[in-house]
Amino acid sequence: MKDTKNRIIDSAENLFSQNGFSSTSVRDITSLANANIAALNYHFGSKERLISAVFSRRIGPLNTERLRILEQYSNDAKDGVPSLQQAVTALVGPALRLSQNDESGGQQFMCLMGRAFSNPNKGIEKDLLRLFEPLAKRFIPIFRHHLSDLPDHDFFWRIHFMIGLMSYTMAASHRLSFISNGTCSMRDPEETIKHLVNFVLSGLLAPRDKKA
Amino acid sequence: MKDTKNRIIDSAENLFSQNGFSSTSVRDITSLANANIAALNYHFGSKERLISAVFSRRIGPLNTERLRILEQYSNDAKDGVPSLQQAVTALVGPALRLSQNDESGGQQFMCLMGRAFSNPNKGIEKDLLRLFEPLAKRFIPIFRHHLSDLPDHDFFWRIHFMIGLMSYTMAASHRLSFISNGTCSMRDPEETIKHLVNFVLSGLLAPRDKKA
DNA sequence: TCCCGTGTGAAACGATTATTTTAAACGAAC
DNA sequence: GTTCGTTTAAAATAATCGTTTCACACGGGA
Repeated sequence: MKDTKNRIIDSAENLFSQNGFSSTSVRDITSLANANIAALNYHFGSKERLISAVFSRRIGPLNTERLRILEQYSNDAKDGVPSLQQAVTALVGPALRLSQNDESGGQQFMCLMGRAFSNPNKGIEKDLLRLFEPLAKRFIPIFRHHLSDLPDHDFFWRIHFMIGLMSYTMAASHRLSFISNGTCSMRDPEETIKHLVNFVLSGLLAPRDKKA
Repeated sequence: MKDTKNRIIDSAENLFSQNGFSSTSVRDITSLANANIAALNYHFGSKERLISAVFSRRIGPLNTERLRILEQYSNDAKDGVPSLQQAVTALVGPALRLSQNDESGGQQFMCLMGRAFSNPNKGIEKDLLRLFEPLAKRFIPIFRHHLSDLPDHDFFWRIHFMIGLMSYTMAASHRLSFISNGTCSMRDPEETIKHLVNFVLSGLLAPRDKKA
């Protein structure tokens, strides 16, 4: 059996993704983890720092995976610059593939992270932004390179939309099967990636001001 | 001074959008509204029904406005069918224009509604889906008509992305100005609509399977 | 004046919250 | 065997949660 600390993080990740942060009590977490309440505060100090621990356990590896894929594309390219499609894929792919890696609740975490992006939870937001800074430093210039004819203004709007679509897709996986009456689902991550990249790519490359 | 009932809804809308549902207590709400705790339970019965009241106060008028604009486009079109761009505009426009209608906290509600789409709050979700049903009945066929060469599978994915992008844009208005270092903001709703419609339209009309 | 329904105020209800305290179990080092 | 740091268990703490209760103010109709 895994040690108490990891069991608590697993349970927290699970419950947070289902009910949100403030709706899940530390008692819920510890009882699901078959642990004691004191163990939670012993290992993490407080509920808030447990939340941080849930995020930082996965975001680190996730972002290094993103950068790894991007570097691989860079090396394969003859000018050393990945294509726009490759950059988008390197960004959204690893996040969405978390859902199939569900031996350890990757699906839950994906939901949770997507939700955290549209839920400004004061405390969480700073953690997230700090963790994503190195990612932005590497990705943004590549996007800018491929969209060099776009004014700053339009460029940032489209980046914003790309991030938003990625996070919504992660958070609301269940709604797809609802609006499609079960026709579509996010069972296969590679298919999700294909559709998402295709949509985002067209949005990024949209002609400017397609007049009404 | 407005009556107590509306002051409570206003305060609830305000606090819910800032801190979420479970993090705001009925005491927070009533104290901001300069009302008594008993008044809240007297007028609404429970916290949960207050939440419903917050939503239903605005969603009804919002959706009729969407349908009104769509009908207007239909009448102007010579074949009676609005263009794809017009349909998207009728869908996202009224929602984003709520933010400028801030004599009564439309901005807050926009955030709240966007958030509710990625937060599966069990109770809320049923309310929302029921309120959006007539909207779907009218809009979906129009989208289908303009994307008739798309397989069902791809069609629903793209509709899903459109809804997601709309809700994220509503929920995360503050993040745009962050990632753009203040270059962009959602101060002007018409500009937001322009960029969003442009992005979504390209995504919907994307060529299929742009091979890697 | 009396009555009644509407609405508000203050206080209390029981349940649940995060956190702390105190004690005990455990394995390793000496 | 004893002492140590590490981890867990049970119970207590103080605060806060949503909801209810009861008394009272107010205004209109009889």
